[in-house]
Amino acid sequence: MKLTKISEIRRKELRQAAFEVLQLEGMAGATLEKVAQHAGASKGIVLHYFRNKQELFEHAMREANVALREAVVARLMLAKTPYERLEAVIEGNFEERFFRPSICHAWLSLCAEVPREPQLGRIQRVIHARMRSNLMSALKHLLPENECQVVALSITALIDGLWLRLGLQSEGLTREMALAEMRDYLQHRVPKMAPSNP
Amino acid sequence: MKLTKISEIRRKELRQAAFEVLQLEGMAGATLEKVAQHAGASKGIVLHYFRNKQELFEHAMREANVALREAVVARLMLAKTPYERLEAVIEGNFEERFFRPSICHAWLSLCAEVPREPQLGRIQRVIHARMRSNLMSALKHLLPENECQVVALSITALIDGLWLRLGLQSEGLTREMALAEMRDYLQHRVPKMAPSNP
Amino acid sequence: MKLTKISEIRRKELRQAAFEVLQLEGMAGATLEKVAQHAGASKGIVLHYFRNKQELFEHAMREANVALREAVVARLMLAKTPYERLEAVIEGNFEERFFRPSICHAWLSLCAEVPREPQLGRIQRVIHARMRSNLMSALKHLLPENECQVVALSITALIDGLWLRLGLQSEGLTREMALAEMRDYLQHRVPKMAPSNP
Amino acid sequence: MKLTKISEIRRKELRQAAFEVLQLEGMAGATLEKVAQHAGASKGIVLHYFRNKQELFEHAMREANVALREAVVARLMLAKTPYERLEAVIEGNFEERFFRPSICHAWLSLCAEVPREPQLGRIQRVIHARMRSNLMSALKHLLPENECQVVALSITALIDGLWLRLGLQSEGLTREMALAEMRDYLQHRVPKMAPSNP
DNA sequence: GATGAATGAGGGTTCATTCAT
DNA sequence: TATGAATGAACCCTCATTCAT
Repeated sequence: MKLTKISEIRRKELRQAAFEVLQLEGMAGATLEKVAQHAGASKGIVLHYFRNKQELFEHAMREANVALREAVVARLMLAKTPYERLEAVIEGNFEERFFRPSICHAWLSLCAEVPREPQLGRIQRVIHARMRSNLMSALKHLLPENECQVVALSITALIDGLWLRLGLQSEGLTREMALAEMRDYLQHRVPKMAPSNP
Repeated sequence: MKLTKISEIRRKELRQAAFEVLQLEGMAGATLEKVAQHAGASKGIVLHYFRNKQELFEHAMREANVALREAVVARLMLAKTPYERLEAVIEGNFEERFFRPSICHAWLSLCAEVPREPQLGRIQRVIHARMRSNLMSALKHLLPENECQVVALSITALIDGLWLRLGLQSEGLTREMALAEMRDYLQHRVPKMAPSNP
Repeated sequence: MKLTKISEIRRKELRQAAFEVLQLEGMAGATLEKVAQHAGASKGIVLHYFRNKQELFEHAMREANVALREAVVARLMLAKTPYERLEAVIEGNFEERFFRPSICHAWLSLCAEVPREPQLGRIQRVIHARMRSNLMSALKHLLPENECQVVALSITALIDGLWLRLGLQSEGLTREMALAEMRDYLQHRVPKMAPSNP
Repeated sequence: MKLTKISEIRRKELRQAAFEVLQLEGMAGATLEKVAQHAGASKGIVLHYFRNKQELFEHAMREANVALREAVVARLMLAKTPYERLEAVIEGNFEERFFRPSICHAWLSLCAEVPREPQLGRIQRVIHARMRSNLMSALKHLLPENECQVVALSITALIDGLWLRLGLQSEGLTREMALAEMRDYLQHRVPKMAPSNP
């Protein structure tokens, strides 16, 4: 999917610049000036492509989400068993290039705006719904129906909680520790094979 | 611990007002003017009692933390067994008066500032350390030593993840659902009794 | 007078679009972008045909003036007596398609710029001079020479005053009321026939 | 009526500064910076006393109107006969300190904003209503009832038309010429004495 | 001829902070 | 102690204008 028009190229550049500035400065510190500078452009051009700051960061959030989604999808396509699909979702969410303090921090900044920016809220909800749907489609082969919901929510909450901790950089959390946490949970809560139906 | 001096009363009022405004408006929208208004005071007085905005919200965070801590401590004192202490920590963190969207949102706003405000980071780290220590002191009676760390981190991550979700208000999460999640985790991961030492 | 060259057609479109936007948005709100949009063209093209914004609105004013002049001229050509010529001038100025709130408002916006835009001032002066000349050439047959100036100025002031009121849309002024005003004035101030020369 | 609080003094200064800048620069050119400068203050203070630019100029318009009203009222109080009251209204509107090109220009700028600023429109309507009421209360003693409305509107239209012309500074209109116009109108349209009731 | 990318200046507005009273 | 006047910096955003294609 090539971006033919220059406008789409610029828009992508600016979305990415916005997300990068977000990592460094948080939402309050992420001024249009800094985003423009980061993209090597003038301040005016930013609002030439995005109606306002809010729209810019909305697209930045969407872009970051797409990257995350693609990482998960790529792994899902290689997964053969339901359990492997669970692992795919989890490992996609902890890929090295995403699971970094600065990126977690950027997400945190976006999430903090959700209650006052309905657009961001909508994106957030889409992200959660997708994660849940991915988990459910795997879990329903591994657990009795009435447990799937609870376990799915636990997994997403664990992931979010670990991301939050990385964003806060407390306790020197590393990617390996996070993955160990997830594995420990799966091991104790989700059987590797579907229950034999008598 | 009575607040004898009038100045201490004012400070407390302002700390609380700050936290309330944070719930309503997030960090960016929490101006000194609004905090003053919320406390029924003039704008000037806020910086009479706190050196600057940052210091005010630092104290607001500390104050909110104290309330949470006291809720946990009160429950801990009633707990008799290690497992009950685990439950005390968890239930304290999900007490009805704290586990509300607006309050989760306020915490989220504060957390989003942590990477750029060392003082907030310090408070955050204290909170995490206390939670972990509380959990560890209970877990070490219930689990082999090498599993305690992992489980403690899982519990805190779960709690944080559920708070985050409440702050984002996605999926209509309720207090009951959150507690059910926690119980499900404990049930599958932590035995109610200490392992018999052979 | 056909507009042969395509460029002249475009210029005319843009002049008219400019005047229409002026009616809707006033001078401050009349951006080049909106004018272009209104003409179904791109923003760049506007300054391709007009050196700058000022020149565009100068031409818009001229164009609107031409339309008004033609309305008056058409009526003047049908008038046979001096008094009928007076009426022609007046009725031309209150023709239904011109005497509308939005158009009066556009003129008002242009007039407000006159003190700072010499070009607009020049056009304004031409308009006034023509009106005065039209009135004088009729009045000199109906009134003693020394009264003509005063009456001509009264008539133009009345017309302008009524336009202004329509632009402000206060008092629900209608075309009929305005014409009644003018007729009342003429009736009491200007005899229908030339004074008999003894 | 002394302005006790410093805030009221500042507000008055700023209102007047705003009106003065309006005279020099028109509405578009009347930036808050210039108003502040003109009042010898900082830009920030302007919005400390007025919520926004619109509110500032609304108050400026009101202030200018009050001055005009007081001039008329002062003359009205000295008038003994209905005809003198007519003259009072007219002469008040052409007082030397008001009937100046720059002031007419300022009013013109305000009027041009009326269609897009309901607040200004409201003030404008009050001004018109007062003028009309003043005229009517005098005219009803001098003219048959059915003519009063028309004459009152003619007078206000004449006044406005003459002000407009002064604002545009076309034809070298002077105060004396304007007054001569008004006198000429009255002379031919309004009898100096009440009609004798048979 | 026509488009729209790009710039940069400037405006309104918000706010933390300082100060005089 | 308490108020609110005053400042100045910074931000978002708008727009006329220029240019490359």
